[in-house]
Amino acid sequence: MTISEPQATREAVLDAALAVFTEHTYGGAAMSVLASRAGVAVGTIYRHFPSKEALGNAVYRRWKVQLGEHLFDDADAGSIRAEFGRIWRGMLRFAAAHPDAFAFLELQQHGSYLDAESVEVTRRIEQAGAAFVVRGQQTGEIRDGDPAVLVALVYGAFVGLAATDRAGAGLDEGRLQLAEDAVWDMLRAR
Amino acid sequence: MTISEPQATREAVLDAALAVFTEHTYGGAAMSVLASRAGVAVGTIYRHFPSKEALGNAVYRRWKVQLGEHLFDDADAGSIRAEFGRIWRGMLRFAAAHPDAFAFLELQQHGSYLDAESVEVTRRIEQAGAAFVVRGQQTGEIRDGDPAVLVALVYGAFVGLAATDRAGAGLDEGRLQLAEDAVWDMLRAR
Amino acid sequence: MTISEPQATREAVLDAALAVFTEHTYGGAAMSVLASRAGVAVGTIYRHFPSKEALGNAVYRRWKVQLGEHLFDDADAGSIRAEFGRIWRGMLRFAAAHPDAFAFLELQQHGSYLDAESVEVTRRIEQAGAAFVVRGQQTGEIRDGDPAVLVALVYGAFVGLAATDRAGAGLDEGRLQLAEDAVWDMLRAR
Amino acid sequence: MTISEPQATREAVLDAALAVFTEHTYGGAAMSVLASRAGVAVGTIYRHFPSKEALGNAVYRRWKVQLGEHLFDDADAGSIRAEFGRIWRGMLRFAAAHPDAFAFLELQQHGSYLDAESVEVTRRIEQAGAAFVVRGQQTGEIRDGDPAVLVALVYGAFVGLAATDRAGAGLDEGRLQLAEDAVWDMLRAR
DNA sequence: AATGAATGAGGATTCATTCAT
DNA sequence: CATGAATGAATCCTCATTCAT
Repeated sequence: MTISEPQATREAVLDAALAVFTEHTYGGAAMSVLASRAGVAVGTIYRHFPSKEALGNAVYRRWKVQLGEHLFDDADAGSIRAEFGRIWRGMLRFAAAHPDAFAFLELQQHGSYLDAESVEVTRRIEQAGAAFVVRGQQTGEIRDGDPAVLVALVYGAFVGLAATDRAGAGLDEGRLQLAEDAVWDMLRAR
Repeated sequence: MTISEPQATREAVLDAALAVFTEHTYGGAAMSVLASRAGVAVGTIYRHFPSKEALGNAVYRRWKVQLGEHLFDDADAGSIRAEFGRIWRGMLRFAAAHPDAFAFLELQQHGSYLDAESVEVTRRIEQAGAAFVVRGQQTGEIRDGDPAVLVALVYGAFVGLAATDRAGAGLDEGRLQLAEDAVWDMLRAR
Repeated sequence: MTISEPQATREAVLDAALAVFTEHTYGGAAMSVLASRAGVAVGTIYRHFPSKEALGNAVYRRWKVQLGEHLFDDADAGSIRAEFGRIWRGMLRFAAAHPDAFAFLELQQHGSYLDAESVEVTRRIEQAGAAFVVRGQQTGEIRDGDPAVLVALVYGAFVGLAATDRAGAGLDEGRLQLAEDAVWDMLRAR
Repeated sequence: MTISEPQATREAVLDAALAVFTEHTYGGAAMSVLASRAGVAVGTIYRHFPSKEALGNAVYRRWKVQLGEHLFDDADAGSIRAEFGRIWRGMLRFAAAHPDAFAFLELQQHGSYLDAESVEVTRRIEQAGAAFVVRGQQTGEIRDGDPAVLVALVYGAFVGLAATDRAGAGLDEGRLQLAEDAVWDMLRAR
């Protein structure tokens, strides 16, 4: 019943990796820097992850999955508009609670080191988004057309908004409301 | 009637740099790969650009400026909606004509190697976008609220759309019309 | 009872550096040559010294300090002439025991890579020499005049002598006695 | 009967080479820097000297020969002491008139790029010095012993003095007289 | 499990030299 | 004769990975 030390080390490495990758880019982050940030020796990292690439993928998946859970976890309650609000504010909450993680996910989106499983995680989220759009189209609340395009537009808009925020422009309540309204108008029928 | 050699070499290097940076990331691109792609020796690159960083900035600026010219060059003719259409299709034309360049600009947006002048070029384009939004707000055609937020949403949406396209999903006429209509609905008043 | 490894590696690198710097000049010595001479990989050198410059300074200081200890370590016993003999033969012993080190010190005397601390080490030795001269001037055994000039003449003469030796001319007992006598006559009053 | 342009270019290159070699070291001096200092193109240097090494040797010989002429040119007039004075002040005049050249000669003394002819020039000067010493020994004015050793001591002392001067300590009339007297006492019999 | 010294391939950059103009 | 763009081998340094302790 001892504290699971190895698990704790693994967590420490993942946390340090997120911070260092976000700060220096995956390619620009040295394992030694990462190790000292995690408070372990370089060799120790290799006990938990077979390579830098594997570590990068582990970080990516860990957070991409969490982002997905933030968006589509609970049952659909109420109207499509209400559901959109929940999704949108879920993204907002995630980006606010884990700005490093969100920035990392965007920056590494096209990281050449991402493996099939990581890509799959990404695809699942996009599909969940598309499923929501299709549902809305069936009720007539969301405009017709390729759901993938609409998902791309909405997610892109959100990323643009988050980038603005990261760049220093504070996002107050008014701006957040403006954004949500505008994006919903992009999505909704009519 | 020969082409001025040094200038031609410089162009070849800039072209190769765009291709290789887009393919491998700025950080992941080796100067030697870049050189052989350009058909010159490594040393030759350094006769034209003092460092990899300078080369990266030159590529960034060259295309960011061109993107800007695609968007806001000609006089504003007609309604705000028409102007929006021109800007949107300008982005579309640019992304279609120079997909590498567009991808590079997005990926390197936050490249830590970008210098003050490169950042300034970016800022100027964003300001031109904001100016357009303000004009539309004054005529009542564009919804009220912080222009920077609206610009971020629109540009983000476009980037998302372009990423989808790059990922393999073809963008036919219908999808393009859908995107333009949806984004305009995000922007317009009411 | 094993020898502490890292320390041993450090020593091996310092020794190899002295040999290679002396043979090829600081500027002309490639780190790769130095590494193989030390029997380690290039990267290993950089675990012990942050840069070639730092290594050069470490070698310089290591030996300059030793030279200083050879000259001025023990208490002054007997006359000024006896003390001069001790200093002179101290230099001789040092140059004979560590010909590489002595040659290196001379050649790199004005190395532009020497940092403040290295220059300080040099200055301390010159000051010890000047202090000896002043003492001799106070007892009337050494000629009057700027001690710095006299130190420069004596040390210069010694360097010239050592260079002759290195050039191949053997220095037998007779020649050494001649040199010591001559240099003392340069120094002494009257 | 035109002005011999090529000769003038050659001179300009030799002058620039002296300056740049002294400032940056033979090894540290780039041909391109040298070229722009001389006001010619890099390629032009190679019309006059087959390689950097040849240029280095040309500079070395040009000045070493001049130094020799400063020392031993005119007929021996008067006593050995007077002749010593002439030689010593000849060195002084040379070092004062061409400090760059003197520094260069010392620094490059052991330059591995010096070829046989350059070494021969050096040897001739040392021999002239030895011949003077022998003459003095025959008249009983200079102490007995290996002339090479005495020449090394005297020349070494002079180099030490010049180094002191270059290091910033001004050499006024008093100091110069002190040095000459002291060095003569090193040389003279008794 | 953890450590951290050692490795060496690989990267950015320099520079003597060549040669077409 | 002069030019200077081009070359590519060589340099310093970094960093993912291994392995003896």
